[in-house]
Amino acid sequence: MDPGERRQAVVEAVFRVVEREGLEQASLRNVAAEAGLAIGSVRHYFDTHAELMVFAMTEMRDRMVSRLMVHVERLLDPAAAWTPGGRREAVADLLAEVLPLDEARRREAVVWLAFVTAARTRPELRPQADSLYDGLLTLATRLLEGARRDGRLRPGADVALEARRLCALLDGLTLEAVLHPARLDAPTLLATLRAHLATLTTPGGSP
Amino acid sequence: MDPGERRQAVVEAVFRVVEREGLEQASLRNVAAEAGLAIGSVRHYFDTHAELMVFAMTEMRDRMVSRLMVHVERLLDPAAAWTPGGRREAVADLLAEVLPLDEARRREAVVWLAFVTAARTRPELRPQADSLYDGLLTLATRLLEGARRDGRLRPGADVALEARRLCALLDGLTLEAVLHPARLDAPTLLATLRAHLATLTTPGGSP
DNA sequence: ACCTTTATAGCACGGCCGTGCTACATTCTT
DNA sequence: AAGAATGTAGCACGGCCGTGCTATAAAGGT
Repeated sequence: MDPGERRQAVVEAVFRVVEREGLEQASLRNVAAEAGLAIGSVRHYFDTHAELMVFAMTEMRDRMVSRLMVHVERLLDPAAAWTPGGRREAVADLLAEVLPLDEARRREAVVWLAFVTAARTRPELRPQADSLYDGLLTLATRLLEGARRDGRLRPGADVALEARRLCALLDGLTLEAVLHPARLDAPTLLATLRAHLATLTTPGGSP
Repeated sequence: MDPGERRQAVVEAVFRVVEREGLEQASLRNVAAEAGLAIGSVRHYFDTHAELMVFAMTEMRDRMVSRLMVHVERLLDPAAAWTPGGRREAVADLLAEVLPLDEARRREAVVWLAFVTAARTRPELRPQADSLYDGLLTLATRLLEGARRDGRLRPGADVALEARRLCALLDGLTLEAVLHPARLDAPTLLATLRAHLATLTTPGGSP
């Protein structure tokens, strides 16, 4: 098996353990068992436990980023002829991609929350945690700047402040959906995001 | 020393360890050392480690609730003659109490985040976690209903949806302030909350 | 005075942890 | 075919963990 694939398989095992039992249970032993490998085999690909955790968190971040990039590139495509309403929809779809709207994204959000909270007391994870927050903040800022350029942004809005407010809403919704899935289902999440975006933009229809 | 005080002192030690090194380091040994006690002494007051954690989380919740209750009772005081603008301010102050605006509240928020995320995989902590979320949600709902009664709420607003949106913003701001204190200082937190409240209410001045 | 209850302290066991190290098998290179 | 490199597996050590249990001291009630 390709070394890269093995590492991916181990990381998948990490994600499953974290989702099922929490990050503190993601020991080398538990991860190896979950991956169907011996503990020594895992250590052949990752020298230390910390290295495995950093790699897993980086992988989680990369997957989130690349998922968002698909939407971003669609928005930046110069060949696409966007109507104002279409752009509005595309931005909403992009931001909805951050929310745990299906089981796959919910699992990713669980892992995200576990790692970023762990990063508070684990220096080796801090760079990834900061990168995740900074990435979301600059994405929100860019989107709002674009909206302002196109006249879709509500006049008088402070872009920097609104970007932070949007990030807080997304992070808060994700946190609550992860911790209280029975109280925040997918339609509710989406409706909340759309209501927020409606207050940010000029009153404009969908067309 | 009074048994109640001893338990409080141990809980304080738990909070300090959690803040400094994370919940996973809050072992009986570490907590006892932090409290200046022998491990057996701690166990005299708390039979098991799980019992100590549940008690500490309950204590954290009770403190948050009682801090908010001061503001709530002030709002409900029938003897107080409220101007619309005064109510607006009082509600903003109440909600600001949730945010980690000073060192004391930041420490409490760190502990909050540690416990509610841990509750996802620890059944014995779930009741407290759910109670915290439900409490905040019903508080937000009541406040918005009150605002609607007084005509301070923006017409056409969906109270249930706006309550959820407000909770998400508060939780998101708290999460981000805990994880990225350098990027979200107290004035920024306050400005974000006030901007959100401004979009929720009718355009009304401070008087 | 005595005795029961409460408080404080610590030992010892089994269990899980990360990791240094070695052993064996497989694959690749030459 | 021989040897090097790589993958897989597991043992063993020291460390921290929760907890059952015992020992000693202090307090309180009678």
